[in-house]
Amino acid sequence: MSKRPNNWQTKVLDILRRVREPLSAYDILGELRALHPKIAPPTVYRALSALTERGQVHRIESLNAFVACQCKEHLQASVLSVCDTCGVVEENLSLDLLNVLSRVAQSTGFIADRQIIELRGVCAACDNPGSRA
Amino acid sequence: MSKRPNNWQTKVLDILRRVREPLSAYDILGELRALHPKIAPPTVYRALSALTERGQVHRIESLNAFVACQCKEHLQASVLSVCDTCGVVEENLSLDLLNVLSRVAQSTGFIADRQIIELRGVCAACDNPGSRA
DNA sequence: CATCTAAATGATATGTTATAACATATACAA
DNA sequence: TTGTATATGTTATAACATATCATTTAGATG
Repeated sequence: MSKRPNNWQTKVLDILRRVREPLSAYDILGELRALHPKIAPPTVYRALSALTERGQVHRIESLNAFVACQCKEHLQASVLSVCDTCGVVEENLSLDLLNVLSRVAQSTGFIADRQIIELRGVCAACDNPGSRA
Repeated sequence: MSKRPNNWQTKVLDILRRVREPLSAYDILGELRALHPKIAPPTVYRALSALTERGQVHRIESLNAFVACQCKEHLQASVLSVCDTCGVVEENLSLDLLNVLSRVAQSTGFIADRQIIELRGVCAACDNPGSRA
């Protein structure tokens, strides 16, 4: 019964997949306007919210921006590491982390619907420019 | 040599401490305007950014809002649990969590300046209304 | 086929959050 | 006094997000 992505969702996801950098909704709007000059913000936000609900896109809260999910499965909350030097986002899954986090929640009786875990800093490539190429 | 909070910072912090609910910058602006009708957004944002740098106020990224730090010391990243029913925010420290998180980061060579850990859901009180009155 | 309905999309307007840019004031030191 | 650093004031605008209502589209069902 799960609905298939419609047209706009597909286009938005394609755009996000072309980059590893997070794009704002208005960045995406700009891209789409190259071919569809009359598209308006709600269209983009609708597509983004369907995609994020399905886990195919993640919203980076600390950036008000979006990235395509980099995992095969979209089952779990992930750690999104944002490099403030180059802008690249890396996604990591950690069961350990989720376990600890759910213990913290449980100990206070909090029922979590959603976990937001973001790291801001400098990625390995930017920290160590000479290392490989 | 650490600087003392100035006037605006003090007022903003006082406002945030009066509630456990997160306030947006414009909520705070509204409060301040009761006494200082001419105050403008940058003043509030400046105060907030000084307070957040010092760890006395936390920004809740998933809400674009701010809460006063509930801890005595402002040394570590914390888990901010936001109840989407009543709006109350609870702050928890977990060394375990930070350890796991820094292991995740290390394993990818990422150098984190800042950790954002937020839970959205339902707090114990809202989940269990009859429990105490 | 006709037409009903639900979902998606279009379109307009507006609400909300945040900062750029530049001017002025204040405090303290040389 | 003059310099210089920091805080604050002021205006304007940028950037992010959604409410609302109209229209279209695709399937379901008579």
